[in-house]
Amino acid sequence: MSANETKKHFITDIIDGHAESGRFDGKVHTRFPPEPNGYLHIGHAKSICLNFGIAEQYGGLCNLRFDDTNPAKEEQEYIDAICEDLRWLGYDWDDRLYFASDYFDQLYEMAIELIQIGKAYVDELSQDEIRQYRGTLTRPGLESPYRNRPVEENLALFEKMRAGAFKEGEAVLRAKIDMSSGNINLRDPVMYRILDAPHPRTGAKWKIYPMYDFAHGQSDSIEGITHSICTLEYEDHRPLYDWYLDNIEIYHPQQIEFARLELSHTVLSKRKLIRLVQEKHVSGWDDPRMPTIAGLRRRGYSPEAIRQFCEDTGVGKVKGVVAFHKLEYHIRQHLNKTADRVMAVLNPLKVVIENYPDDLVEELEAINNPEDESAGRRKAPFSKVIYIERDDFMEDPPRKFFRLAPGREVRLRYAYFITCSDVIKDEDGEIVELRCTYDPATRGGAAPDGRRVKATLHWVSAGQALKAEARLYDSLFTVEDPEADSQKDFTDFINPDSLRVLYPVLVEPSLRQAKSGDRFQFERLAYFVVDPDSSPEKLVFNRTVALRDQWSKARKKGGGQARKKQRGKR
RNA sequence: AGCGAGGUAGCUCAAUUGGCAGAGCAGGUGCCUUUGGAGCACAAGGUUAAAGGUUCGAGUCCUUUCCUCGCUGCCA
Repeated sequence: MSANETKKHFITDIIDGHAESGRFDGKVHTRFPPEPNGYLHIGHAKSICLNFGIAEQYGGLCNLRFDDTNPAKEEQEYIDAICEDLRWLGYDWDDRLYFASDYFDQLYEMAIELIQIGKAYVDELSQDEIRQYRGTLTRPGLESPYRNRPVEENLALFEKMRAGAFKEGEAVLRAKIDMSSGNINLRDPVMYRILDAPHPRTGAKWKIYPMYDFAHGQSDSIEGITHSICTLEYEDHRPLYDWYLDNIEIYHPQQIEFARLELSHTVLSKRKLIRLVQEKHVSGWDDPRMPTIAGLRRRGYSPEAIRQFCEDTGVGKVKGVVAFHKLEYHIRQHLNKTADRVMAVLNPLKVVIENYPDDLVEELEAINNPEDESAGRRKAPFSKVIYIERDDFMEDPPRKFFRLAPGREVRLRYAYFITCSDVIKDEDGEIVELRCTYDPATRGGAAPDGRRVKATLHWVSAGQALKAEARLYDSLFTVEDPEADSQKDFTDFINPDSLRVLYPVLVEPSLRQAKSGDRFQFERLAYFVVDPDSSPEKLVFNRTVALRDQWSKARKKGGGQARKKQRGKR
């Protein structure tokens, strides 16, 4: 990981301001507060990096707190998965694992306090009526007829709510603020509602549950959080956050809002992710095409790459969409430095080297990682019959195709120069085999006479290669923004070719011991990771990301040379 | 004009708080070669949303206009 350089942005400016004014005695204490109603995704990663990162940067602490105030949506499975993903990303909260539900008793007392000072009341308007009384964006709301009940009556009714004497929807506790506020969050917001659902942690103890707004600020306060960092949608909630803390008169952290991460070619809302899972567009939350942390992990992404990516995208208040290729850039960057190279042929074409001894198997030395000498070397077996990539041969090559063709000499990586002498086809004219000759003097891949070839091909030896399955993943969506078209559902843009399974592909025998999670570069092709489905009997590799491919880029641009366009004069 | 937030290169962000608008990514051109990868070099990219004002000097301060986003859950 890169050095701990101190990143400056508008949030650190605010924190530095507090340090100067002495508001928090120079302390920095943040928190990451997920609701356990889904899996963490790349957007959360940004918030995680920010909260844990800032704490680390200022020598402070960051808590993990589950915002579990709505038992109707929350599950233990999600709590466990979130903890696992957080650890995998490399963050540690020591013993500072908290739940908003830890504070239900205290929150209840605070609510009673607000009732006692005449700032909260039990409302028995129906949900519909409350909506009507709320007014609209441009029209002020109306006060509830229950708004001015005496304190004693409110106390008694709230106790009845707690005791389960009301059914869901029959009563709520509301803060008495201002029904004509331009900020709708201040139009007597609901503090407590009745929910008849077992809570993953408190079980059946409670019939009433605090709303987010009534729980979050006070939870921050109880934990001694200094800077409560959240996303932009909560800007309008800050006055309410402040109101509760000021009226309950407890320690007051600072809420700060930043623009959450948006990524192209995917969706990040939990509502949509959960649909992808439930409607079986993907195999699960950890499907390698999902933007979840679990999905990215299974896709082969590394924590380092994800953290670098989050760092790179910066922190601001401007909403924007980060291109998916930026994520790919960072994983390539990391894997280039760390992944062992290996030879694998996805689409095999048989090659017989006619002048090579029939039964000889040579062990040729190959470099594991040219970027990292300490990765060492390995042996790759070579013999008379090998396989190369079908794409690496063309019978009638166009101008810029430098790979193998009839009569042409190329290098087999770490092995020999070979020259194609014959092309064998079946009755349909399909190429089934190549005949080549090799130059024994070029062993290891270098020509003593200094002659050069324009291409180096990867290969595997037929007798020793292992059969494996390769899962080639592509973008889950065909468009940059699957949510842009209001006429269509985002699932209409699912890429039908987002997964292609290849079997068998041929990989070099050094991969026999590869374990789930091991990452490799299949030379000249892509980075791959061993999938959890993999077994010694049948290796399974997921393609993380392809290498940048200038040949296919050039090919797409079309013909090429006659295209010296005149460039530039505005 | 309900309230709030925001507009700097194609994208994501900087600009020492009023002092010559810069990076990364993407795109372009070229070099290199035991990965057509990686790497290296170079060039290009801007009326800082617009207009006016203050100032020796404005991306930054003031005024106005335009545009974008969030908010009318007993979700978070």
